Amino acid sequence: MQSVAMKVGELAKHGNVTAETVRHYTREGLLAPTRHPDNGYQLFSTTDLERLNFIQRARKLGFSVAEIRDILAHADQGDSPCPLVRDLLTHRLPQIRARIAELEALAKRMEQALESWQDMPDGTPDGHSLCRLIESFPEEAPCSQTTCSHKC
Amino acid sequence: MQSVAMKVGELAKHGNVTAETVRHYTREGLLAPTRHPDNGYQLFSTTDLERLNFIQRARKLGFSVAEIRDILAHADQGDSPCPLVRDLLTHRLPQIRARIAELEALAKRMEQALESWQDMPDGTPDGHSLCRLIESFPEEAPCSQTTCSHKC
DNA sequence: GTAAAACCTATGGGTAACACACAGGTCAAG
DNA sequence: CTTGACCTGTGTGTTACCCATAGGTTTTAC
Repeated sequence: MQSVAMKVGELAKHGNVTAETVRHYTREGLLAPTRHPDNGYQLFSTTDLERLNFIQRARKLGFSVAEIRDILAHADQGDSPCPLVRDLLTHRLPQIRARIAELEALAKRMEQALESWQDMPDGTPDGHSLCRLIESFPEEAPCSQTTCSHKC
Repeated sequence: MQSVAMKVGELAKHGNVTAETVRHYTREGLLAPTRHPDNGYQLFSTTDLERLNFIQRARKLGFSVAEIRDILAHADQGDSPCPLVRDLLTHRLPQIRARIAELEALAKRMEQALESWQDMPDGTPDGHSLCRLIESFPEEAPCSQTTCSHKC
């Protein structure tokens, strides 16, 4: 007979995450452990382990914890979460692509800057210039969206 | 004679950012406005506007607000921040490249998932499956670093 | 048999770069 | 003199956890 009830650390080990992560998912409502009547420890079943593995897969697909909570809630109610899943992924993908494009533009700016700085002196800041390296960098780019937004 | 002292909103307009952003930079020590003796309003000079433009350029190059604060502090002490600037950028660039690679791997996983789901039915969750779409996705990938880290 | 190591609990704070809401003071215009 | 637009400070929310604290529990070693 296998262990049928795991404590936080045990579930964490089996799921290859930290105990903190397990607690986090529990706080966020993705896992719902029972309690040991004597000491109040959280008890997880093998179903919870499957759930944890599911969460890991979903995270790897780019779903947020909140989205996974919704997906699991659907499934728990007997509804198929699959349409939701398809929908979320379809909407997320172009955002990821946009983020990649942003970062690539950033990397290009950084490379171009480093390159053009090769033959520039370091210079001491005077009243008008703080660091000519940075000040030599073009400003423009009217769309403030495409700069360094941290949105994904 | 040009306006020589601007309020938060005015500086924000000239710098093409929100007033909140100006306040944020001020809180973080990147800007040091004087105060109107009568009403306590923050007063910014044209030097602050140059500083704000400098910040915008640096942000576009991928520097964090904290890094820019350090750069500005160096410059304010008369030291050339340029070596620091070169150093920061040189270290940041490979991180950005790594982040791009991560996101591209994610995008590929998403595309592959959507593609392979084309001909899968939606199915209702039973005792063992929550959403076969996600569960059909391979787990492995022993390196937990390369999954969906949000580090940049 | 007991003491230390290892684990559990709950709570609260930190991360990055702002956005937003609130309560109240200030100022220009009608 | 009352709007409306702006200012002030403070505090909260975002994301997915990580870490610290203080104290209870369980396991292990001597």
